[in-house]
Amino acid sequence: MNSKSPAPVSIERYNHRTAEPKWQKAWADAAVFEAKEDASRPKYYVLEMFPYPSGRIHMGHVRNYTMGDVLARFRRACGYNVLHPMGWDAFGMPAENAAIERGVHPKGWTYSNIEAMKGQLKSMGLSLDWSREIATCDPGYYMHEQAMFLDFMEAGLVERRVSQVNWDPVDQTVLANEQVIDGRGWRSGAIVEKRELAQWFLKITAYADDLLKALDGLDKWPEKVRLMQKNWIGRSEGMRFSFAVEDETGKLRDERLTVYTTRHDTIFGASFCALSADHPLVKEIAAKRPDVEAFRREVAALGTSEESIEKAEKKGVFLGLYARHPFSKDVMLPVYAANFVLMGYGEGAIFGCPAHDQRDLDFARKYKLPVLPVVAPKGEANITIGTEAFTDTEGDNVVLVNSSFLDGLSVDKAKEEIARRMEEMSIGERRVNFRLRDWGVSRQRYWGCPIPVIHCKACGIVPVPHSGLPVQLPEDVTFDKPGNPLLHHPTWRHVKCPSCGEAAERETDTFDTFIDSSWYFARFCSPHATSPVDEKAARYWMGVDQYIGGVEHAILHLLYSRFYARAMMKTGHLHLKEPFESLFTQGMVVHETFSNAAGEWVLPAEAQQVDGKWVHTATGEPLTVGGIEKMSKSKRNVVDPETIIAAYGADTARWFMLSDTPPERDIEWTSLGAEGAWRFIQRIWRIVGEGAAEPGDAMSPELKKSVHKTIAAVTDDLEGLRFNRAIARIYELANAISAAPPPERRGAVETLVLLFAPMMPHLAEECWWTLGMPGLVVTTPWPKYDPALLVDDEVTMAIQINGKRRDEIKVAKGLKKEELEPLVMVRDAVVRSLDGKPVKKFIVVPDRIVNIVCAP
RNA sequence: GUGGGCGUGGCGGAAUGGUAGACGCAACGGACUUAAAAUCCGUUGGGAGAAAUCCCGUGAGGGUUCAAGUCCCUCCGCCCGCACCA
Repeated sequence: MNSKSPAPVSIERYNHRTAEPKWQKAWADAAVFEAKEDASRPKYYVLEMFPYPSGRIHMGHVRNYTMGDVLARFRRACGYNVLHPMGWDAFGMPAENAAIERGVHPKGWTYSNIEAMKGQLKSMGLSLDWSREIATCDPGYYMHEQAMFLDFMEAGLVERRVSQVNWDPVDQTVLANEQVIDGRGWRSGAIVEKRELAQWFLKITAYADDLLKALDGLDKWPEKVRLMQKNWIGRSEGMRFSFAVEDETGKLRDERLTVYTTRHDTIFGASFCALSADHPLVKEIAAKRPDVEAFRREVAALGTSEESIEKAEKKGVFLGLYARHPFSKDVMLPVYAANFVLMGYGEGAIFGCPAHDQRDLDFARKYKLPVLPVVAPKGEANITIGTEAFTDTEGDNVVLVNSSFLDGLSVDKAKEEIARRMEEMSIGERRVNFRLRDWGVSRQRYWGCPIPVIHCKACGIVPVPHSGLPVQLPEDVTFDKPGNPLLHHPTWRHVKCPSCGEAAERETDTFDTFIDSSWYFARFCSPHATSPVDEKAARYWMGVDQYIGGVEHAILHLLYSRFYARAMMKTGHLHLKEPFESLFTQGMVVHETFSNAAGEWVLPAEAQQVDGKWVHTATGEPLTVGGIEKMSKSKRNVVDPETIIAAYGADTARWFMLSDTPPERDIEWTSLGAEGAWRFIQRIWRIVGEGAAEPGDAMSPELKKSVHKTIAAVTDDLEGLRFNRAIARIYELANAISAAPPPERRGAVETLVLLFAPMMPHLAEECWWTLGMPGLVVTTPWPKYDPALLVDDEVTMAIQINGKRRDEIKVAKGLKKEELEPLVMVRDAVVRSLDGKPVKKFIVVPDRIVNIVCAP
């Protein structure tokens, strides 16, 4: 491969079928992608979110991994010691679904999927260090997860408590939110119930403040992701206070009702109290009141997802209780159970102020409760509330009204005053609250990491001793019965208590797969270490310099990983709390949808255009072209990367994925675009063929200039992940080369090859070899540019009259206003446009624009 | 419902508040060819005009500015997340 004799000049087409495997083998033989710690070189850790092994890669993977690969290859060329690993997020529900539906074992299914996908990834020519491959379902991986969980327990980061799950009463199974469709189980169709289960939680809320504050330091993360995390954590400064409650006979209850609010300033506008259906008081009343119990069941049918709860019509049931207003003796607030109050947030109880909260207003209108505005724009003593709540709070322009001693105060001052008084009365205190909830990690499923805990009748919860790790998943399980196979296994869960030695039972729940993906990036530093993370390796490689993945992970995966790094720090497993230095979220791959007359979705590969109309290739029936949507199995608007790579080659697929569309935006896959990329490859091949034939190196000054300008621009664009712009520059350089006479091209062609090499690595190697250049492109340094060649001595400046472009002028660079004015004012177009009107202002933006302001 | 984002020619898109439409695709015209494909050259936001040139134009409407795709306000449309999909 390193032959120095130039290949025979060829006008044949570039053949990816022979070239791509050839160069993939050359890279593998040279082991160029195997990363080794080397303190003498700067490191660069580039990571793409690892895939779930579904069996086949999809276009989203192609896009994600191409971006990471371009960066890895570019940084390597720039002299960095690059770590670019790959692994498998291998636990999860689809393997169990395959087991239930097709009778295959999750392990066999998963590993054969991994093999298939690995082959597909290899055909993409990715510069991955496969020696560091990880599968999270490997006991060699998850044993460390179990060990760290035990350490977390010891560090007080783990809690066991009751929480709610979706329960399918027919299948006798816990359902994931996505398995609940319109309140029914996806397989059984039964109405889903909420059920309470004892579960394990990781105390992410212990770090809520730090996770929030540290967002400021993540300046290489997209602002939108930081904002989303900030809102998700949801820090609020409010008050927790309590009402005295009496029943309909006027009898005072022993227990007060505690609520949480961030709008204590609106206390005089309160017209009701609302409790979560799961509030202890509601449960107590429901035991005696069938209508309340019925309401609880109705709310339970909404499932556990916040979305379904918030979308539901605001409803409630009166509990027959009244809360005494703390400042207005005669005011009694009816107490309801309501479906929009969440037990997991605050106290699970609120007071409703309809005039200034939309949900409260909807509720008040439905139950004909009073709506009294207590905040209004300054100077408007009384505003009318229709169907929209008045929610302005900012500054001194809104003030309290109808609020006794608060009248005239700003919202902030009113809050302060209420807080002071309530504290004085000892009925409440200021309280910072977070929307963020602790992380429930128990899953009632087989295909996950076993939770290393034993339940003993005498000793209670006993952690599995480290010597007992890994707690391995048994392989002899069946899926003929609904529910968790670990629970049905005849022997697995029966063990002796490590503490007292008596008969005890293993925990049969497994971990949420988000745990697996919350530390894999650290494991990649030392994938074969006997501890979870080898400190020396982690100190060299961490943090991830560039993390790339879908924006759909903006909150959960990324927040859990940030928490995990902190928890690992506390237990001595990691030395830094922010794992991802820089984050990039790429857009989705979308495609047209096709459907037939029966409304069935049709694969794009089965659709064909005849006389401008789309028809089914095999049957000829007419097809309807639907919207351009995210590629999905359900809409069948998928294009198989394997087919594309076989037909056009990996470089075509890679080039297409990077061209035109900015990486953070959704890209539409089109066959025309793929062909365009393929044609450009052939064009490069011809340019290189001609360049090889003319080994002269007499670049014209113009071509030399565009070569250096292109190096500068492409370098800058790749550093900023602006792949589409880098590609536009490469097109420009290719055009400039084509326009030059062949004997002047050689040097420019060599640079061109180096510049597109990160994007189309196979083509680059083949071209390099054809040009007779020594070595592999992959080990060739990135080209350098001469800054002196980037500046032009002449510039074209636009001339505007009153902001409208009227003329342009070519002048020496750096002219001052005084030098420009005489040149500009005598120009025909300027004289004509001014039409004798006096000049009011003469504005110059150096080297860019002149704007002459005159009377209109 | 709620949190976040996006919106520019026929299409994908480019544009530190400073010449809107770089670059690519498609289309059209031409060269080459017996012919087609491929390739190469040219044109291409809309409107008026013979031309010079002028008017309009970045989802809609307002505003700030000498100057707005870019900044501010209101609205419309589409997309993503919502804690057990990964």
